[in-house]
Amino acid sequence: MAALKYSRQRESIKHYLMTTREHPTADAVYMHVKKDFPNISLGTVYRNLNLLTDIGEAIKISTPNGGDRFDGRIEPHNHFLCTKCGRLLDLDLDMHSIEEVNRLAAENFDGRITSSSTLFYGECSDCIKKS
Amino acid sequence: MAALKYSRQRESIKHYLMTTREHPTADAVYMHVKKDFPNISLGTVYRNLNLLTDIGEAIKISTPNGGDRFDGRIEPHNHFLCTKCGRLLDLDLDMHSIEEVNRLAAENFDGRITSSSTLFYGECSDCIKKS
DNA sequence: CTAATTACAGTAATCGTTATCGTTATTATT
DNA sequence: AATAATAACGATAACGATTACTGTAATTAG
Repeated sequence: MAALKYSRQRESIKHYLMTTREHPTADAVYMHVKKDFPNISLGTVYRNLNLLTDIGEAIKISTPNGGDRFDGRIEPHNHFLCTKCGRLLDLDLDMHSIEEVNRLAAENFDGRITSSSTLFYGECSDCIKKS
Repeated sequence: MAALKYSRQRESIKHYLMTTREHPTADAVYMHVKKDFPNISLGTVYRNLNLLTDIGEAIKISTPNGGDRFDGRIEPHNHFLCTKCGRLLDLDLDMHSIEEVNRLAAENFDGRITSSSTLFYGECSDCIKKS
């Protein structure tokens, strides 16, 4: 039940997620779509971000500090968190590597592994330059 | 400055983290140490968990749902989150594999990678049995 | 075109976590 | 061992992120 019904707000949120290279927080998404929908509610943003995540059209990324980040790139990939400036960046391993990691993990694990996500830590190039 | 001063509460928290195989939330740690320190405060638990994390004697793990988890195992290792029951389990890859993943990642990434943590998703053996 | 239902905006509530503050425990000094 | 200095405590308030509620508006079905 509960058929999905079109909404311009959700479309706008999805479009932003799919076109930005940032990994925005819910609040950052809110700020952005506010330009097109000046009186959109933050609750609407959260509801739709979770909805998109549930139906597999977005990904939610949790990091050790700050709120969750959202990503419109749904194919398996990894992320890098700069421990200096806090920026979250994409970090791509080729598909074969990801599958290989999952396979290695499955070897000694008693359960079914369907996916994985690696979070790398370190210093981004910008922060290295500054120091 | 701010020399670290011994406290029985912190010792108890650390001992629990080091002996349990669970990956407890702050609240779960609180419930446990309450047995020995009936009027310990939740704030004290948080303060010490963060302190232990800061000085490298514990690890904080963020997952897409619920609060952060804490782990007294500080050597690099990975985790598995069961998407059915929500349990967080250890998942060990041998050290060589972890280093290999970091090396592969560094190859095409413009920055310095110091560590990584992979979160695997799937169904744990208990949940597979039940279905 | 009307009815049914989902989504909305606005707001209150909740949850996890951090900060504040006066008191207690630990450590350093005499 | 007594005292002084200071870090840690317990209690509670404050906070930020997220979710739940409610009456209204938009979308879809008949």
